[in-house]
Amino acid sequence: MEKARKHSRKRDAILQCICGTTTHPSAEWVYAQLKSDIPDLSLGTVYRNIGMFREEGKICSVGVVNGLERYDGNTVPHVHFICESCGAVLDVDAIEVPLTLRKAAESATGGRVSGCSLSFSGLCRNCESSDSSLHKINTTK
Amino acid sequence: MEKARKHSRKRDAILQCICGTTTHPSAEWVYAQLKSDIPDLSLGTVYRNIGMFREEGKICSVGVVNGLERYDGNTVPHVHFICESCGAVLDVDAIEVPLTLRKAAESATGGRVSGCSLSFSGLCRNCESSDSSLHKINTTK
DNA sequence: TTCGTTGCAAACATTTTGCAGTTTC
DNA sequence: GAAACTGCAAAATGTTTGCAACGAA
Repeated sequence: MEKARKHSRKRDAILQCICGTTTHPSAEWVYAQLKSDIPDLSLGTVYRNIGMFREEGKICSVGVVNGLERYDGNTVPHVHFICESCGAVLDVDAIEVPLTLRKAAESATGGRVSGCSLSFSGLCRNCESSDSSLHKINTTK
Repeated sequence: MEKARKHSRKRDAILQCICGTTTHPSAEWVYAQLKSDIPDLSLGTVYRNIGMFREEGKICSVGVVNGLERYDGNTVPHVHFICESCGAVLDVDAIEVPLTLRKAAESATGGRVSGCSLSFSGLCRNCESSDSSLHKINTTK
């Protein structure tokens, strides 16, 4: 039996924060972003609500970048580019994973494919054009 | 100045363990695997050596699955299938990411692409053929 | 004998969770 | 008023690190 869900302002704000950006934020980023507007927000609440959104399919995970899980309010499958230097996650909307590949994967493994993720890694425009060693901004971990 | 590297039996064993399997193991798995043969092995050593292998390009990461980083002794880029139920990571050698996609990603982002990772998710053959709810083996986390 | 390697345990960073108080319905 | 939601802090988890002992060159 599922739990009834009540409305919550903080939940709304968290979802809006994730869906209103293309930065593919981490929980910490969302928290920092909202903290000024909602001073009594706690990080645990951000994590709890992110968990709900994921179960409900409202957001999805882009994976772990530099030790931080990154989320995406755009649940339509699409390709990403991850900068190895600054940790930025960019959308690459121009590309799609060919359906034939998915079919081929199913027949090759004998399993059922329900999703796929294609991501390129390298240096983003900003990091490439500058001395890469000076721009390890989000590499912190 | 780089550090001179000395020979080490434990290091050999760890690398062999990773390269001698297609399970795409986690550090913990490697540790458990070797512990019976090398009783005085410690988990920290496994992590330390995995770090070295990565720097040297001898192994690479497949990503984080259920909170555990998984490694691959096969550094030739290839496609993976990740079972959402049991956490198994399988190779899908039949498929390759078309070179055209990489080029397209570079021109779309303006950055430099140095690697790419394509992975499908879903239910592997074993988990699909049985009641999936009874087979959440590695979902532990 | 030198210096890299290791075990051990403590430290870390991220995420989860228990509980008491608060908000929503 | 019942049940979900939240802050807080503690716990859990996976990984890293400092240090003294150990092992390879």
